[in-house]
Amino acid sequence: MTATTLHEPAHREALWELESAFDRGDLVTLFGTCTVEYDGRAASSLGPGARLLVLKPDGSALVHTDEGRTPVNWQPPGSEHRAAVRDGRLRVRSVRESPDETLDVWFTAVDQLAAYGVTGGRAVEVIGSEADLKERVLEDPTLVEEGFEPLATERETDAGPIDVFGRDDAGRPVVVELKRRRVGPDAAGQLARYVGAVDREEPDGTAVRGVLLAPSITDRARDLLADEGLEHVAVEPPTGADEGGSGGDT
Amino acid sequence: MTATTLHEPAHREALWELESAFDRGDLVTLFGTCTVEYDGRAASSLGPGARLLVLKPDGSALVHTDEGRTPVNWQPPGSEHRAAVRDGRLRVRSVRESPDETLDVWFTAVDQLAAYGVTGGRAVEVIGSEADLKERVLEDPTLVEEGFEPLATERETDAGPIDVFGRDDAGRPVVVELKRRRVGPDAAGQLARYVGAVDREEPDGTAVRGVLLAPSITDRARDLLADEGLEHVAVEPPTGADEGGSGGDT
DNA sequence: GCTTGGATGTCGGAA
DNA sequence: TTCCGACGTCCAAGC
Repeated sequence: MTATTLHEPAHREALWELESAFDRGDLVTLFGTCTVEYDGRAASSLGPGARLLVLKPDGSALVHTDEGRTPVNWQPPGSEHRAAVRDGRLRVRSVRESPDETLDVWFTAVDQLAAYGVTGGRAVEVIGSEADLKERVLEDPTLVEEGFEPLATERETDAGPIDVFGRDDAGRPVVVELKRRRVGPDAAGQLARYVGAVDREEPDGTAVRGVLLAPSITDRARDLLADEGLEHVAVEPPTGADEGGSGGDT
Repeated sequence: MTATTLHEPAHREALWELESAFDRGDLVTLFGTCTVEYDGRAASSLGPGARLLVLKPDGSALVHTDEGRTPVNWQPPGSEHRAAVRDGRLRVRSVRESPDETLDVWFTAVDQLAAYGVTGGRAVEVIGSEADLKERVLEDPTLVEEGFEPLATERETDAGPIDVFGRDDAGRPVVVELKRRRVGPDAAGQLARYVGAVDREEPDGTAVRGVLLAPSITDRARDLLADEGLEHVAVEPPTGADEGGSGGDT
């Protein structure tokens, strides 16, 4: 695997290496002292400091400080990286269009530049998403309640697709909204919109029930559900220890 | 500035350097072939491939592939990094509690390890946030409508804080929800909840108006507003070119 | 391209 | 700590 490294390169050296790394489609990291300017959906300015700049061949750019999971500045995939020397500083610019956004990283000093030849590995597989919760409900509808019969998933309504639609043992339509973790007012509102939409679609006076299936619920959300005549049903939160199930083709 | 680099280190070498880098509070990057296992709020598994691992002294861990702004796996700040050699592989483990989460990165080969001595630089300042929009409205209430009089910001209700609360020229209470960009159904629902809360608080039959102040609105959201008897008022979206304004104390 | 809703969202503020 | 909403959210899927 290719890994080119420059220690404390002069700006010109860094520039040449950057340009060839961009050509090769390498993943590049730059560590050094820099300021950062962003202008686009918002605008921001970042004073001088030591930071790690990551430039990906897909156009992503990340500026990381020594703190935080989130980059302090960035550019999304699809951007284009360029480098130049201006005013005695190394400027790395990442630009994208629609929306027009520009990220400029101005290095006064580069401590290290590394270029890595990368080829994509396998994709990540995540367990415990909302999709997994849906599987569980379809396999065991009593998670919603005894006698619940699922009829459709992603059933379309005016308000958007319903996670699981079915009927209870009395034949009443039930809208089930799934959430993989503790829910707040937004989820209650979402369920209310779906129930309202189905209500309008079935104007024969049939009462439509709404069930929010989630591990737990905040007080405010509970009040909202009560106001709307909707229900919360607790479900075991997804644990990583969950079996993915046999026959799990993608 | 300190920048230690190891090229294709043996696992033991990498291990020693990692441990001293953790002690020094360095920012560490590792590039090499690895698999990744995560278990916590969800669980995930990532097959072998070339990736960049970033370990921050605040406990953050990021696993980046050659694509995407978002790390393929990560651990938030507050986690603890440890390294070990097991089964002929280098294991970098990052653990946090509440919630219990573990990230394991198993390197079969390390191409490069770098440790950087970092001290935080100046903070970033972002222009064009929702707070800026609120400033604009307070400076020029006619953005909402002619005769609108702001009375309070962040006014508390059962449903949460209202961005701007005021009265129209007829003395009717107005709930204003601000959004810095195009809004969807969620924002309409949010406004509806606030208006409902104020309605209940003022049970003297006064009609409470609700205004969603945003650059634009989706069709579905518009329908929702109409159903609820609420209004959308268009406002110029914030541009990065906006003047921060004089007297801008924090 | 726009819209919609999920996410191991993350982050910050307030109670 | 939990709750709540903003975010340059990012991201994929559907249209």
